[in-house]
Amino acid sequence: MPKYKEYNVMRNLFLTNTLTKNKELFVPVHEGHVGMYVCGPTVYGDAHLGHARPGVTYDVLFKLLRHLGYKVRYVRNITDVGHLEHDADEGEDKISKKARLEQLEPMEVVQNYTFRYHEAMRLLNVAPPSIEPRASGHIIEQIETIKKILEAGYAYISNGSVYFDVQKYSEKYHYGILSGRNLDDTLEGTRALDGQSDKKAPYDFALWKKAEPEHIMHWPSPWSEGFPGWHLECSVMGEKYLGEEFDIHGGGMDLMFPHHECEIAQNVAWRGTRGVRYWVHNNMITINGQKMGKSLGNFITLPELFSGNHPKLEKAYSPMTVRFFILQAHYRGTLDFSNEALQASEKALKRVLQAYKDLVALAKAHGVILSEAKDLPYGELYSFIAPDSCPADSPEIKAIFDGVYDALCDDLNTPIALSHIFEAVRIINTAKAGPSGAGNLSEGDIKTLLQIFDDIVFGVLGLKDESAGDGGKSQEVISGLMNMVLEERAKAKAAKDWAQSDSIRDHLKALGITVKDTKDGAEWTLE
RNA sequence: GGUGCUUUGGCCGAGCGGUUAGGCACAGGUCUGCAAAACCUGGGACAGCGGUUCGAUUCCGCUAGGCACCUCCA
Repeated sequence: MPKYKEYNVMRNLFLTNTLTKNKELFVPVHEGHVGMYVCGPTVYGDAHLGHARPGVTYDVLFKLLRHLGYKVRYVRNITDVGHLEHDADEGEDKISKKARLEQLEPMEVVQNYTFRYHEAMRLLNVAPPSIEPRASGHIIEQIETIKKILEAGYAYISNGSVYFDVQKYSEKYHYGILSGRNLDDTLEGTRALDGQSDKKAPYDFALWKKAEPEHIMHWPSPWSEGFPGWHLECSVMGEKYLGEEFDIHGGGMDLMFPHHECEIAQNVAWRGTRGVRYWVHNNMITINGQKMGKSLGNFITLPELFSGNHPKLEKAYSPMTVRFFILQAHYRGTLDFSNEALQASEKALKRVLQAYKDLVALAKAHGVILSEAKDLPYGELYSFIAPDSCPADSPEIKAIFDGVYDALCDDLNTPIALSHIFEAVRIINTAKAGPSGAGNLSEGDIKTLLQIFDDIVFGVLGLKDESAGDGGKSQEVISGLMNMVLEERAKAKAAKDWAQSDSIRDHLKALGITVKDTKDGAEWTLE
């Protein structure tokens, strides 16, 4: 296996490249630096569970790359110019339609849903990208690019709109290189939509679209008052912020064709390069085996998921439960939503977080020096010990350490990484129950375990203890009160007054506090 | 119709030509006043039919089911 060791990059990373359909060793264009572009949301409605998948997936990739030592520029766009709709609302874009219905300015809708999207991502502990460009802020760049494509001869003007000439492009290049189809395939199922008579061929796509009178989002251009085609924005903004040739482009599999295919065609037509080295695509979240999506009307929004306010939800699921749920499947496979699956994730996550608390207590009890608090705001680079050195003494723990990194570096295999984490959980629980309180764990073992949690569980996988968030004083008070109550209960128990001790326990249970009696006394957990 | 993917135990979900995925659920045990937690043990799976192979859940073919894209979509 080749070893890529530049710029302190400590592990080889392999990614499945949709362009070649192979798992490839990741080698960046510029040593030590990574440029990554991911298609963000169209902000015309609340983000749903499906949006959480790329959010979390590329967040993990972003954090892993940084953890491995790369300097990463992560660009994720906001589409606020709207796409054409295919039905009766043809010619009117999604955003302006919504605006009309709600009597709002289009930018008001954009602002609102952008904010809500950010909030949902924040709750999911998804770090903000380095740059979050908006399509509406790059109209000029898009117009300039259209000019270049026209000059190159791969586009034509028709009735105020500009279309990409796929036929012409195909004479020299392969339109369909990414999605693995040829022109005939593309033609095969293409519907003859009304009002497309401006195009020379059905598979041509718009670079600039003349706005109909009722269309309220439009900009001046050399061809008409209108708006840019959807595929153009990603080509243009990717190039602007990451250069003509950059490393990674991510997005949902449903965007592979035509969106990403068109991006490649545009890039080749105007800058002579496909523009992207590694195409990474996440699969869909399904519900009853079917893709969850706006157009199918079978989606659950993230706010609904977090509040439990949806007929398909048996209860509310916390953002971290959702994140864990996504992490338990590989990003390239579909993931099926069900209450049962979410609840399984919820319990599993709880077990991991409890093990970490026990580990910290265990480390303190044994005088293992903890690294300074890593309570950094999301998106900050956490400190880390080199992923290629492990201070553990126990071969079992070394195996976990390596297993976790091997899994993550093998095309982001988070489910395997988690399976190793559960091995660590088992070891911690066993050690805790052991006679000395730490079993056979050495200082190096404990440090390694702590590091795995800090760097991987919390750092790269981005999980966190949501209950620990509200901080300081109230926690202190609750803790004091709980000690008092449990002391009373201990007295009752000592007097074998079971009625009293059970009554206290039941009352606490009703408040969401679970009491566990151990041989060292009572423990409690909230919620 | 075209193209591609997929089918794993009660559920979710990895993986691989021969060796335990993991989680949740379930059963038994240890611990315990009871309970919870934890730990130990356990059962059960690779859609069906053929083929390649010393050996296939893993490769190939066929059959059946499911899905995605071809139109906005994460």
